[in-house]
Amino acid sequence: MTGPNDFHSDFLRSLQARGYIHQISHPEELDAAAARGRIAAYIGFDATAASFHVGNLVSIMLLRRLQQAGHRPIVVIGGGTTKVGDPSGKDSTRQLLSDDQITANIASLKTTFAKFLTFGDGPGDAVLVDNAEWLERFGYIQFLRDYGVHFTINRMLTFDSVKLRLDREQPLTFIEFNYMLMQAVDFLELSRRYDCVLQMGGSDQWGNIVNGVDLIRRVDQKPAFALTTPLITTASGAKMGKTASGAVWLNAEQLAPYDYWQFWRNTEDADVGRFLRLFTDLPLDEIAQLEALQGAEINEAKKALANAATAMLHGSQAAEHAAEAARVAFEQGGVSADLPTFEIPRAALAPGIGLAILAVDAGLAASRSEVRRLAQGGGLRVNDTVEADANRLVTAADLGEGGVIKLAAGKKKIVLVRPV
RNA sequence: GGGGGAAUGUCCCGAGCGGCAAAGGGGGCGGACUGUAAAUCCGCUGCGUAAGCUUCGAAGGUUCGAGUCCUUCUUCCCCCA
Repeated sequence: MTGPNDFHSDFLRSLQARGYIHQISHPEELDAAAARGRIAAYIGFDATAASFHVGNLVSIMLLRRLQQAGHRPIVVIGGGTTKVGDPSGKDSTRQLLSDDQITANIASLKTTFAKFLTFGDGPGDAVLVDNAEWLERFGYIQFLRDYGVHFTINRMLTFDSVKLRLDREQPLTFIEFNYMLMQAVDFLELSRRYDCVLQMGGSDQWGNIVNGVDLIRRVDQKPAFALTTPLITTASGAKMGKTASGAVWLNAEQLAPYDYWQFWRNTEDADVGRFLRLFTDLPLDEIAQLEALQGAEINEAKKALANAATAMLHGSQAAEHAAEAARVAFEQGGVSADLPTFEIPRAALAPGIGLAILAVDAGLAASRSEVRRLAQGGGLRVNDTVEADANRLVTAADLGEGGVIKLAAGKKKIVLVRPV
Protein backbone atom coordinates (compact mmCIF):
# COMPACT_ATOMS: atom_id res chain seq x y z
CA MET A 1 0.00 0.00 0.00
CA THR A 2 2.77 2.38 0.95
CA GLY A 3 5.56 3.44 -1.32
CA PRO A 4 6.21 3.83 -5.01
CA ASN A 5 4.76 1.47 -7.53
CA ASP A 6 7.95 0.49 -9.15
CA PHE A 7 10.96 -0.57 -7.19
CA HIS A 8 14.37 -1.17 -8.68
CA SER A 9 15.55 -4.05 -6.54
CA ASP A 10 14.53 -7.57 -7.46
CA PHE A 11 13.62 -8.18 -3.88
CA LEU A 12 11.05 -5.42 -3.49
CA ARG A 13 9.73 -5.89 -7.00
CA SER A 14 9.06 -9.49 -6.20
CA LEU A 15 7.38 -8.68 -2.92
CA GLN A 16 5.27 -6.05 -4.56
CA ALA A 17 4.19 -8.36 -7.36
CA ARG A 18 3.31 -11.14 -4.99
CA GLY A 19 1.38 -9.09 -2.49
CA TYR A 20 3.62 -9.13 0.57
CA ILE A 21 3.87 -5.44 1.21
CA HIS A 22 1.72 -3.55 3.63
CA GLN A 23 4.03 -0.82 4.88
CA ILE A 24 7.66 0.13 4.38
CA SER A 25 9.41 2.72 6.47
CA HIS A 26 11.82 4.34 4.00
CA PRO A 27 10.91 2.73 0.68
CA GLU A 28 13.36 4.49 -1.62
CA GLU A 29 16.32 4.08 0.68
CA LEU A 30 15.58 0.43 1.29
CA ASP A 31 15.05 -0.19 -2.40
CA ALA A 32 18.37 1.43 -3.19
CA ALA A 33 20.15 -0.62 -0.55
CA ALA A 34 18.65 -3.86 -1.81
CA ALA A 35 19.52 -2.98 -5.40
CA ARG A 36 23.07 -2.04 -4.49
CA GLY A 37 24.08 -5.35 -2.97
CA ARG A 38 23.36 -8.06 -0.50
CA ILE A 39 21.47 -7.04 2.60
CA ALA A 40 20.55 -8.93 5.72
CA ALA A 41 17.00 -8.88 7.08
CA TYR A 42 15.28 -10.60 9.92
CA ILE A 43 11.97 -11.69 11.29
CA GLY A 44 11.43 -12.69 14.88
CA PHE A 45 9.31 -15.62 15.90
CA ASP A 46 8.03 -16.32 19.36
CA ALA A 47 8.36 -19.78 20.76
CA THR A 48 4.90 -19.97 22.26
CA ALA A 49 3.93 -23.23 20.56
CA ALA A 50 5.66 -26.35 19.36
CA SER A 51 4.58 -25.82 15.79
CA PHE A 52 3.96 -22.95 13.45
CA HIS A 53 0.63 -22.65 11.71
CA VAL A 54 -0.37 -21.10 8.41
CA GLY A 55 -0.67 -17.74 10.11
CA ASN A 56 3.12 -17.73 10.34
CA LEU A 57 3.59 -18.87 6.80
CA VAL A 58 3.55 -15.42 5.23
CA SER A 59 6.52 -14.42 7.35
CA ILE A 60 8.39 -17.60 6.60
CA MET A 61 7.71 -17.19 2.89
CA LEU A 62 8.88 -13.61 3.13
CA LEU A 63 12.28 -14.81 4.32
CA ARG A 64 12.28 -17.31 1.48
CA ARG A 65 11.67 -14.52 -1.04
CA LEU A 66 14.49 -12.58 0.55
CA GLN A 67 16.85 -15.46 0.06
CA GLN A 68 15.62 -16.08 -3.47
CA ALA A 69 16.54 -12.50 -4.26
CA GLY A 70 20.08 -13.18 -3.10
CA HIS A 71 19.88 -11.60 0.33
CA ARG A 72 20.53 -13.02 3.73
CA PRO A 73 17.65 -14.09 5.97
CA ILE A 74 18.08 -14.07 9.70
CA VAL A 75 15.62 -16.05 11.73
CA VAL A 76 15.35 -14.85 15.28
CA ILE A 77 13.72 -17.22 17.65
CA GLY A 78 12.42 -15.39 20.63
CA GLY A 79 13.75 -17.54 23.40
CA GLY A 80 14.20 -14.36 25.42
CA THR A 81 11.19 -12.33 24.35
CA THR A 82 8.85 -15.29 24.70
CA LYS A 83 9.60 -15.11 28.39
CA VAL A 84 8.11 -11.64 28.39
CA GLY A 85 5.10 -11.99 26.12
CA ASP A 86 4.11 -9.74 23.23
CA PRO A 87 0.98 -7.73 23.98
CA SER A 88 0.41 -6.83 20.30
CA GLY A 89 -3.00 -7.77 19.05
CA LYS A 90 -4.06 -9.45 22.24
CA ASP A 91 -6.51 -8.04 24.69
CA SER A 92 -5.37 -10.09 27.60
CA THR A 93 -2.06 -11.16 29.06
CA ARG A 94 -0.87 -14.45 27.80
CA GLN A 95 0.12 -17.23 30.13
CA LEU A 96 3.87 -17.17 30.55
CA LEU A 97 5.65 -20.34 29.55
CA SER A 98 8.28 -22.16 31.51
CA ASP A 99 11.88 -22.29 30.33
CA ASP A 100 11.56 -25.97 29.57
CA GLN A 101 8.53 -25.48 27.39
CA ILE A 102 10.26 -22.70 25.51
CA THR A 103 13.36 -24.79 24.93
CA ALA A 104 11.29 -27.68 23.64
CA ASN A 105 9.29 -25.39 21.37
CA ILE A 106 12.40 -23.85 19.88
CA ALA A 107 13.83 -27.25 19.02
CA SER A 108 10.62 -28.17 17.28
CA LEU A 109 10.27 -24.89 15.39
CA LYS A 110 13.80 -25.05 14.02
CA THR A 111 12.97 -28.05 11.86
CA THR A 112 10.35 -26.08 9.96
CA PHE A 113 12.68 -23.34 8.82
CA ALA A 114 14.97 -25.85 7.16
CA LYS A 115 12.13 -26.67 4.76
CA PHE A 116 11.92 -23.11 3.48
CA LEU A 117 15.41 -21.69 3.80
CA THR A 118 18.97 -22.74 3.10
CA PHE A 119 21.12 -22.42 6.17
CA GLY A 120 24.89 -22.33 6.21
CA ASP A 121 27.97 -20.15 6.48
CA GLY A 122 27.91 -18.69 2.99
CA PRO A 123 27.14 -15.00 2.49
CA GLY A 124 23.60 -15.61 1.28
CA ASP A 125 22.86 -18.44 3.66
CA ALA A 126 20.27 -18.11 6.35
CA VAL A 127 21.22 -18.01 9.98
CA LEU A 128 19.15 -18.75 13.02
CA VAL A 129 19.73 -17.10 16.36
CA ASP A 130 17.95 -17.12 19.68
CA ASN A 131 17.58 -13.70 21.25
CA ALA A 132 17.95 -15.24 24.70
CA GLU A 133 21.63 -15.21 23.76
CA TRP A 134 21.89 -11.48 24.35
CA LEU A 135 18.73 -10.53 26.18
CA GLU A 136 19.45 -12.81 29.10
CA ARG A 137 22.87 -11.31 29.63
CA PHE A 138 21.52 -7.93 30.65
CA GLY A 139 21.18 -6.95 34.25
CA TYR A 140 18.13 -4.86 34.92
CA ILE A 141 19.93 -1.66 35.75
CA GLN A 142 22.32 -2.02 32.86
CA PHE A 143 19.41 -2.57 30.50
CA LEU A 144 17.63 0.50 31.78
CA ARG A 145 20.72 2.66 31.48
CA ASP A 146 21.68 1.44 28.03
CA TYR A 147 18.30 1.37 26.38
CA GLY A 148 15.65 2.71 28.72
CA VAL A 149 16.96 6.22 28.16
CA HIS A 150 15.99 6.08 24.50
CA PHE A 151 12.33 5.39 25.10
CA THR A 152 9.81 7.79 26.47
CA ILE A 153 6.68 6.63 28.15
CA ASN A 154 4.82 9.35 26.29
CA ARG A 155 5.65 7.74 23.00
CA MET A 156 5.18 4.18 24.16
CA LEU A 157 1.66 5.03 25.23
CA THR A 158 0.81 5.99 21.67
CA PHE A 159 1.50 2.55 20.24
CA ASP A 160 -1.46 0.52 19.19
CA SER A 161 -0.47 -2.50 21.21
CA VAL A 162 -0.57 -0.38 24.34
CA LYS A 163 -3.44 1.88 23.38
CA LEU A 164 -5.68 -1.05 22.60
CA ARG A 165 -5.39 -2.39 26.10
CA LEU A 166 -5.80 0.96 27.74
CA ASP A 167 -8.77 1.89 25.60
CA ARG A 168 -10.48 -1.35 26.41
CA GLU A 169 -9.62 -0.87 30.02
CA GLN A 170 -7.84 -4.19 30.04
CA PRO A 171 -4.76 -4.59 32.17
CA LEU A 172 -1.37 -4.32 30.55
CA THR A 173 1.30 -5.67 32.82
CA PHE A 174 4.66 -4.02 33.21
CA ILE A 175 6.46 -7.03 31.85
CA GLU A 176 4.46 -6.79 28.61
CA PHE A 177 5.09 -3.09 28.46
CA ASN A 178 8.77 -3.93 28.18
CA TYR A 179 8.34 -6.18 25.20
CA MET A 180 8.76 -3.42 22.67
CA LEU A 181 12.06 -2.38 24.16
CA MET A 182 13.39 -5.87 23.93
CA GLN A 183 12.36 -6.21 20.33
CA ALA A 184 14.04 -2.91 19.52
CA VAL A 185 17.19 -4.11 21.22
CA ASP A 186 17.05 -7.28 19.15
CA PHE A 187 17.16 -5.25 15.98
CA LEU A 188 20.05 -3.15 17.26
CA GLU A 189 21.97 -6.26 18.25
CA LEU A 190 21.43 -7.84 14.84
CA SER A 191 22.45 -4.63 13.15
CA ARG A 192 25.75 -4.80 15.01
CA ARG A 193 26.32 -8.52 14.63
CA TYR A 194 25.19 -9.13 11.07
CA ASP A 195 24.83 -5.69 9.59
CA CYS A 196 21.13 -6.41 9.47
CA VAL A 197 19.28 -3.41 8.04
CA LEU A 198 15.71 -4.63 7.81
CA GLN A 199 13.16 -6.10 10.13
CA MET A 200 10.03 -7.57 8.68
CA GLY A 201 6.86 -8.93 10.20
CA GLY A 202 3.09 -8.87 10.23
CA SER A 203 1.26 -5.57 10.16
CA ASP A 204 0.61 -5.83 13.89
CA GLN A 205 4.37 -5.61 14.40
CA TRP A 206 4.76 -2.22 12.78
CA GLY A 207 5.03 -0.32 16.02
CA ASN A 208 7.51 -2.72 17.52
CA ILE A 209 9.63 -2.72 14.39
CA VAL A 210 9.71 1.03 14.03
CA ASN A 211 11.00 1.27 17.57
CA GLY A 212 14.01 -0.77 16.54
CA VAL A 213 14.52 1.35 13.45
CA ASP A 214 14.55 4.50 15.55
CA LEU A 215 16.86 3.00 18.13
CA ILE A 216 19.44 2.00 15.54
CA ARG A 217 19.30 5.29 13.74
CA ARG A 218 19.64 7.16 17.00
CA VAL A 219 22.27 5.11 18.79
CA ASP A 220 24.48 3.96 15.94
CA GLN A 221 23.43 6.39 13.19
CA LYS A 222 23.08 3.47 10.84
CA PRO A 223 20.37 2.73 8.28
CA ALA A 224 17.47 0.56 9.38
CA PHE A 225 14.16 -0.22 7.76
CA ALA A 226 10.81 -1.73 8.55
CA LEU A 227 8.61 -3.76 6.26
CA THR A 228 5.32 -5.36 7.17
CA THR A 229 2.98 -7.76 5.44
CA PRO A 230 -0.78 -7.37 5.30
CA LEU A 231 -2.95 -9.46 7.54
CA ILE A 232 -4.02 -12.39 5.42
CA THR A 233 -7.70 -13.13 5.56
CA THR A 234 -9.93 -15.11 3.26
CA ALA A 235 -11.97 -13.29 0.66
CA SER A 236 -15.04 -13.68 2.84
CA GLY A 237 -13.27 -11.96 5.68
CA ALA A 238 -12.43 -14.83 7.98
CA LYS A 239 -9.05 -15.14 9.59
CA MET A 240 -7.09 -17.64 7.63
CA GLY A 241 -6.04 -20.95 9.04
CA LYS A 242 -8.82 -23.14 10.26
CA THR A 243 -9.90 -26.53 9.03
CA ALA A 244 -12.47 -29.00 10.14
CA SER A 245 -9.90 -30.39 12.52
CA GLY A 246 -8.67 -27.13 13.99
CA ALA A 247 -5.60 -25.02 13.40
CA VAL A 248 -3.54 -25.60 10.31
CA TRP A 249 -0.24 -26.65 11.80
CA LEU A 250 2.92 -26.93 9.81
CA ASN A 251 4.29 -29.88 11.75
CA ALA A 252 3.33 -33.17 10.15
CA GLU A 253 2.75 -34.71 13.58
CA GLN A 254 0.08 -32.14 14.31
CA LEU A 255 -1.50 -31.98 10.90
CA ALA A 256 -1.04 -34.77 8.39
CA PRO A 257 0.15 -33.79 4.89
CA TYR A 258 -3.18 -35.05 3.57
CA ASP A 259 -5.05 -32.55 5.72
CA TYR A 260 -2.61 -29.80 4.84
CA TRP A 261 -3.24 -30.49 1.16
CA GLN A 262 -6.97 -30.45 1.82
CA PHE A 263 -6.70 -27.08 3.52
CA TRP A 264 -5.29 -25.50 0.37
CA ARG A 265 -7.60 -27.46 -1.88
CA ASN A 266 -10.56 -25.89 -0.08
CA THR A 267 -9.44 -22.35 -0.75
CA GLU A 268 -12.18 -19.96 -1.78
CA ASP A 269 -12.29 -19.11 -5.48
CA ALA A 270 -11.54 -15.50 -4.87
CA ASP A 271 -8.38 -16.30 -2.94
CA VAL A 272 -6.66 -18.67 -5.32
CA GLY A 273 -4.53 -16.19 -7.19
CA ARG A 274 -3.49 -14.30 -4.10
CA PHE A 275 -2.57 -17.48 -2.27
CA LEU A 276 -0.65 -18.88 -5.22
CA ARG A 277 1.45 -15.73 -5.28
CA LEU A 278 2.05 -15.70 -1.57
CA PHE A 279 2.47 -19.34 -0.77
CA THR A 280 4.00 -20.99 -3.81
CA ASP A 281 7.04 -20.43 -6.00
CA LEU A 282 5.05 -20.80 -9.21
CA PRO A 283 6.01 -18.14 -11.78
CA LEU A 284 3.68 -15.18 -11.93
CA ASP A 285 2.63 -15.76 -15.52
CA GLU A 286 1.63 -19.30 -14.71
CA ILE A 287 -0.36 -18.07 -11.74
CA ALA A 288 -2.09 -15.53 -13.94
CA GLN A 289 -3.25 -18.34 -16.20
CA LEU A 290 -4.50 -20.46 -13.33
CA GLU A 291 -6.24 -17.52 -11.80
CA ALA A 292 -8.08 -16.81 -15.03
CA LEU A 293 -9.83 -20.17 -15.02
CA GLN A 294 -13.57 -19.87 -14.70
CA GLY A 295 -16.26 -21.85 -12.94
CA ALA A 296 -15.43 -25.41 -11.99
CA GLU A 297 -12.13 -25.15 -13.82
CA ILE A 298 -10.69 -23.08 -11.06
CA ASN A 299 -10.49 -26.32 -9.10
CA GLU A 300 -7.41 -27.07 -11.18
CA ALA A 301 -5.83 -23.94 -9.79
CA LYS A 302 -6.68 -25.05 -6.27
CA LYS A 303 -5.03 -28.39 -6.89
CA ALA A 304 -1.95 -26.63 -8.18
CA LEU A 305 -1.94 -24.52 -5.04
CA ALA A 306 -2.36 -27.54 -2.80
CA ASN A 307 0.32 -29.48 -4.62
CA ALA A 308 2.85 -26.68 -4.55
CA ALA A 309 2.24 -25.66 -0.96
CA THR A 310 2.28 -29.21 0.34
CA ALA A 311 5.37 -30.12 -1.65
CA MET A 312 7.23 -27.13 -0.25
CA LEU A 313 6.48 -28.10 3.33
CA HIS A 314 6.25 -31.87 3.33
CA GLY A 315 8.08 -32.82 0.14
CA SER A 316 6.83 -33.64 -3.31
CA GLN A 317 6.19 -37.26 -2.51
CA ALA A 318 3.86 -36.41 0.36
CA ALA A 319 2.09 -33.94 -1.90
CA GLU A 320 1.57 -36.55 -4.59
CA HIS A 321 0.22 -39.03 -2.10
CA ALA A 322 -2.18 -36.46 -0.72
CA ALA A 323 -3.32 -35.48 -4.19
CA GLU A 324 -3.84 -39.09 -5.16
CA ALA A 325 -5.72 -39.90 -1.96
CA ALA A 326 -8.00 -36.95 -2.59
CA ARG A 327 -8.52 -37.91 -6.20
CA VAL A 328 -9.53 -41.43 -5.26
CA ALA A 329 -11.73 -40.32 -2.37
CA PHE A 330 -13.49 -37.41 -4.03
CA GLU A 331 -13.43 -38.13 -7.73
CA GLN A 332 -13.94 -41.89 -7.55
CA GLY A 333 -15.54 -42.32 -4.17
CA GLY A 334 -13.06 -45.03 -3.33
CA VAL A 335 -10.50 -45.49 -0.62
CA SER A 336 -6.82 -44.82 -0.72
CA ALA A 337 -4.25 -45.97 1.78
CA ASP A 338 -3.12 -42.37 2.08
CA LEU A 339 -6.32 -41.24 3.71
CA PRO A 340 -6.11 -40.63 7.45
CA THR A 341 -6.19 -44.00 9.16
CA PHE A 342 -7.20 -45.15 12.60
CA GLU A 343 -6.00 -48.53 13.78
CA ILE A 344 -8.14 -50.76 15.92
CA PRO A 345 -7.31 -54.15 17.43
CA ARG A 346 -8.92 -56.82 15.29
CA ALA A 347 -10.21 -58.51 18.43
CA ALA A 348 -12.41 -55.50 19.20
CA LEU A 349 -14.46 -56.13 16.09
CA ALA A 350 -15.50 -59.62 17.15
CA PRO A 351 -17.99 -58.52 19.80
CA GLY A 352 -18.58 -55.39 17.78
CA ILE A 353 -18.00 -51.80 18.78
CA GLY A 354 -20.56 -49.02 18.97
CA LEU A 355 -20.42 -46.77 15.95
CA ALA A 356 -20.53 -43.64 18.08
CA ILE A 357 -17.63 -44.86 20.20
CA LEU A 358 -15.62 -45.80 17.16
CA ALA A 359 -16.24 -42.48 15.47
CA VAL A 360 -15.05 -40.59 18.54
CA ASP A 361 -11.97 -42.78 18.92
CA ALA A 362 -11.16 -42.28 15.26
CA GLY A 363 -11.29 -38.54 15.76
CA LEU A 364 -14.33 -37.80 13.63
CA ALA A 365 -16.21 -36.19 16.48
CA ALA A 366 -15.55 -34.88 19.96
CA SER A 367 -18.26 -36.80 21.79
CA ARG A 368 -20.76 -39.56 21.26
CA SER A 369 -23.57 -37.08 21.45
CA GLU A 370 -22.02 -35.25 18.58
CA VAL A 371 -21.90 -38.45 16.54
CA ARG A 372 -25.55 -39.03 17.31
CA ARG A 373 -26.44 -35.57 16.11
CA LEU A 374 -24.34 -36.11 13.03
CA ALA A 375 -26.24 -39.31 12.30
CA GLN A 376 -29.59 -37.61 12.81
CA GLY A 377 -28.60 -34.90 10.40
CA GLY A 378 -27.64 -37.41 7.77
CA GLY A 379 -23.95 -36.59 7.87
CA LEU A 380 -22.60 -39.88 9.14
CA ARG A 381 -21.57 -42.51 6.64
CA VAL A 382 -20.09 -45.97 6.92
CA ASN A 383 -18.55 -47.25 3.71
CA ASP A 384 -20.32 -44.47 1.84
CA THR A 385 -23.73 -45.49 3.12
CA VAL A 386 -25.61 -42.95 5.23
CA GLU A 387 -26.02 -44.33 8.71
CA ALA A 388 -28.82 -42.94 10.86
CA ASP A 389 -28.24 -45.15 13.88
CA ALA A 390 -25.15 -44.07 15.77
CA ASN A 391 -25.61 -46.87 18.25
CA ARG A 392 -25.37 -49.79 15.89
CA LEU A 393 -22.50 -52.17 16.34
CA VAL A 394 -19.64 -52.13 13.90
CA THR A 395 -18.19 -55.58 13.30
CA ALA A 396 -15.85 -57.39 10.96
CA ALA A 397 -18.78 -57.65 8.58
CA ASP A 398 -18.35 -53.95 7.89
CA LEU A 399 -14.86 -54.38 6.53
CA GLY A 400 -14.98 -53.26 2.95
CA GLU A 401 -12.64 -52.43 0.13
CA GLY A 402 -9.01 -52.84 1.14
CA GLY A 403 -9.94 -54.55 4.39
CA VAL A 404 -10.88 -51.27 6.08
CA ILE A 405 -14.01 -49.54 7.27
CA LYS A 406 -14.47 -46.09 5.76
CA LEU A 407 -16.05 -43.66 8.16
CA ALA A 408 -17.08 -40.22 7.04
CA ALA A 409 -18.48 -37.19 8.83
CA GLY A 410 -19.82 -34.89 6.21
CA LYS A 411 -18.31 -34.89 2.78
CA LYS A 412 -14.78 -34.04 3.65
CA LYS A 413 -13.82 -35.68 6.90
CA ILE A 414 -12.87 -39.25 6.16
CA VAL A 415 -11.10 -41.78 8.36
CA LEU A 416 -10.23 -45.34 7.49
CA VAL A 417 -10.54 -47.80 10.34
CA ARG A 418 -7.98 -50.51 9.88
CA PRO A 419 -7.95 -53.64 12.05
CA VAL A 420 -4.53 -54.72 13.22
C1' G B 1 -10.78 4.22 52.59
C1' G B 2 -16.34 5.02 51.08
C1' G B 3 -20.42 4.11 47.46
C1' G B 4 -22.33 1.68 42.94
C1' G B 5 -22.12 -2.01 39.07
C1' A B 6 -20.45 -6.59 36.51
C1' A B 7 -19.02 -11.95 36.09
C1' U B 8 -24.15 -16.82 32.21
C1' G B 9 -23.99 -22.60 28.20
C1' U B 10 -15.25 -23.77 29.47
C1' C B 11 -15.24 -20.28 21.28
C1' C B 12 -17.27 -15.17 21.59
C1' C B 13 -21.28 -11.58 22.46
C1' G B 14 -25.60 -11.71 25.26
C1' A B 15 -31.17 -12.17 27.54
C1' G B 16 -32.75 -14.53 31.85
C1' C B 17 -40.91 -12.86 37.25
C1' G B 18 -37.66 -18.68 42.20
C1' G B 19 -39.52 -24.37 38.30
C1' C B 20 -34.15 -23.65 33.18
C1' A B 21 -30.39 -27.66 30.05
C1' A B 22 -31.39 -21.87 30.38
C1' A B 23 -34.04 -16.66 24.86
C1' G B 24 -31.26 -14.51 20.85
C1' G B 25 -26.97 -13.58 17.85
C1' G B 26 -21.92 -14.65 15.96
C1' G B 27 -18.85 -18.75 15.20
C1' G B 28 -18.75 -23.98 14.41
C1' C B 29 -20.87 -28.62 12.53
C1' G B 30 -24.37 -31.33 9.30
C1' G B 31 -27.98 -31.26 5.06
C1' A B 32 -29.80 -29.00 0.25
C1' C B 33 -27.88 -26.25 -4.14
C1' U B 34 -22.99 -26.29 -6.68
C1' G B 35 -17.48 -27.39 -8.44
C1' U B 36 -14.30 -30.68 -2.19
C1' A B 37 -15.73 -22.63 -3.77
C1' A B 38 -18.64 -18.34 -2.28
C1' A B 39 -23.57 -16.67 -1.44
C1' U B 40 -28.35 -18.61 0.01
C1' C B 41 -31.92 -21.85 2.49
C1' C B 42 -32.85 -25.79 6.34
C1' G B 43 -31.32 -28.50 10.78
C1' C B 44 -28.03 -29.19 14.94
C1' U B 45 -24.77 -27.01 18.63
C1' G B 46 -23.42 -29.61 27.66
C1' C B 47 -22.44 -35.19 28.72
C1' G B 48 -24.94 -39.92 28.54
C1' U B 49 -28.08 -45.64 24.33
C1' A B 50 -31.34 -44.48 28.30
C1' A B 51 -32.97 -43.55 33.22
C1' G B 52 -30.33 -39.65 34.31
C1' C B 53 -25.92 -36.59 35.29
C1' U B 54 -23.12 -32.07 35.46
C1' U B 55 -23.51 -26.36 34.00
C1' C B 56 -24.53 -19.84 34.95
C1' G B 57 -16.91 -16.36 39.02
C1' A B 58 -15.92 -19.43 44.29
C1' A B 59 -17.80 -21.26 48.93
C1' G B 60 -21.77 -21.54 52.21
C1' G B 61 -27.18 -20.59 53.40
C1' U B 62 -32.78 -19.91 52.74
C1' U B 63 -36.45 -22.92 49.87
C1' C B 64 -40.13 -28.73 47.89
C1' G B 65 -37.18 -26.25 44.17
C1' A B 66 -31.90 -21.00 42.89
C1' G B 67 -28.54 -18.55 37.23
C1' U B 68 -32.48 -15.93 39.71
C1' C B 69 -33.03 -14.51 47.15
C1' C B 70 -29.26 -13.98 51.62
C1' U B 71 -23.91 -14.17 53.58
C1' U B 72 -18.78 -14.31 52.73
C1' C B 73 -14.81 -14.45 49.21
C1' U B 74 -12.25 -13.57 44.24
C1' U B 75 -11.60 -10.67 39.85
C1' C B 76 -12.88 -6.49 36.75
C1' C B 77 -15.23 -1.67 35.88
C1' C B 78 -17.39 3.20 37.49
C1' C B 79 -18.02 7.27 41.03
C1' C B 80 -16.48 9.82 45.63
C1' A B 81 -12.06 10.70 49.02
